Amino acid sequence: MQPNLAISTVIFALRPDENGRNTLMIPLVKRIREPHLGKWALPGGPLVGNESLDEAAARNLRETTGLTPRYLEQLYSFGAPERSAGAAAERVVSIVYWALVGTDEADRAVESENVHWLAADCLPELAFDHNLIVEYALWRLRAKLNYSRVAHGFLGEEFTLAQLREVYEIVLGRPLDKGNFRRSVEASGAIIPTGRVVAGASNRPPALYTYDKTRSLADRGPLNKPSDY
Amino acid sequence: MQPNLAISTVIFALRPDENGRNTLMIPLVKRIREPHLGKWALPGGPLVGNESLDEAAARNLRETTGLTPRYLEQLYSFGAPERSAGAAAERVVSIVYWALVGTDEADRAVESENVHWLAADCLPELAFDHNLIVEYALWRLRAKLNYSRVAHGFLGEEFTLAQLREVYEIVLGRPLDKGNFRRSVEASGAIIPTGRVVAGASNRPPALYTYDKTRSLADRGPLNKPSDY
DNA sequence: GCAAAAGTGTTTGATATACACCCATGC
DNA sequence: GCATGGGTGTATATCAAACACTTTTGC
Repeated sequence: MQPNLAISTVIFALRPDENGRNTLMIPLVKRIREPHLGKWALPGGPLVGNESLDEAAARNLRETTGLTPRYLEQLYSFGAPERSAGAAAERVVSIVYWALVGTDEADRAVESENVHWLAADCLPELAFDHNLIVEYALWRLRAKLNYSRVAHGFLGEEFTLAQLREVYEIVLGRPLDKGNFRRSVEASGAIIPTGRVVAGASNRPPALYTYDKTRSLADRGPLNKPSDY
Repeated sequence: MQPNLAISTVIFALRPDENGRNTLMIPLVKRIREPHLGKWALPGGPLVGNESLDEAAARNLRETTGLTPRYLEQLYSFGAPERSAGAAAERVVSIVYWALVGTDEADRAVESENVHWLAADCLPELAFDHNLIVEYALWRLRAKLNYSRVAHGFLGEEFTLAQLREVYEIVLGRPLDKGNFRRSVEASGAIIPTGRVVAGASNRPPALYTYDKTRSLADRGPLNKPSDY
């Protein structure tokens, strides 16, 4: 008796909350059947067809939320026998991904009675073991901010250093020194000045940057080579 | 049509090679049926029964090699549709673990015509995508040496600093400064002096250490809580 | 000029590295 | 004593953090 295989994704985006403050948020789907009917859950679905796991995650993400991620990475596989329990439900093993989408993209997302964005750091009780999964995804995201360029996944093509710093501050939950931040990002070679600036504000116009699109956002060692999962 | 689910494990141990030099080695199993008949493959098997993924990995490891790991961690899940190909074989999704066993334990391992230890850094062509998997496991092991205590997984209860340093040198493949190594390990609080020393050699007797068994070998964030996978 | 945010400079402490030196043991 | 590896000390470079300062814009 083989367990069922499903793919789910923890999707992160920065969006304004009810007070207008940018917050780290996650789109969740309301359960419309037992078990855990009515609770919020991670978007996901069964693994079918002839696609790779990455492709399956991307497709599922698109179909359930309408979003296209700027970054997508496998998180972990969860398969404790109790996790899908409740009654004598069949066992489900979930291969979970995490993704980043830009704020612009997140605004285009479907939001309905059954799909909703919730703040990542104060979630209600979710279905199954999804609270643990989100916690772990958050932990990984925060760790990865410090040794990779994943932060760019939250931003558009062009951005100012203040915007990039805001991403770090929101995700890490603490203020960062302006000067030191600039230096460390510049030293890492993660950003390229475009030469353009943002005019209009009543202060010195900030310079715009891009990131090097020929380099991937995170070093995943031997898994970097695409199509090898 | 659901894909089949399997669990495999990349097992590392330090063992003397044919020249007597301690080397990072992996036990592999010879394929006794198609596809990839005759090639070496990672030990593994289907996921059955009512156990968690971790338990399944540990059990499978025991049954195929007779080994009990000192460290065991999920590595990644591989599910590219081509990976199990060859003919019109059914698709297999593998949840892969990696494990460390002590040298003493490795010596007790079953070694037969069909189970063999091979040096991790010069493997022949393995079955399926197992070369990629081993490469990735190696990458993870090397990365993790630097920010966790997993190295203790290779050693017994008591060890000298020279033995611990040897583990690092073999895995990383480069010599480390004696003095600096001692300082950094001591500063991290990873080791506890037992008060005992190793007498008998024609030099100053080295002190013996243990590691703190109440702390896990690697910080895995929210996944640290056991039984939550 | 003033407010505001961009951008630069400087000082300090911690950590990594290289390398020289002393210590305890068996022979 | 001498060889051998264990163990300690010290100088230097590199990096992170804290914080003061200058620059450019709109009003």
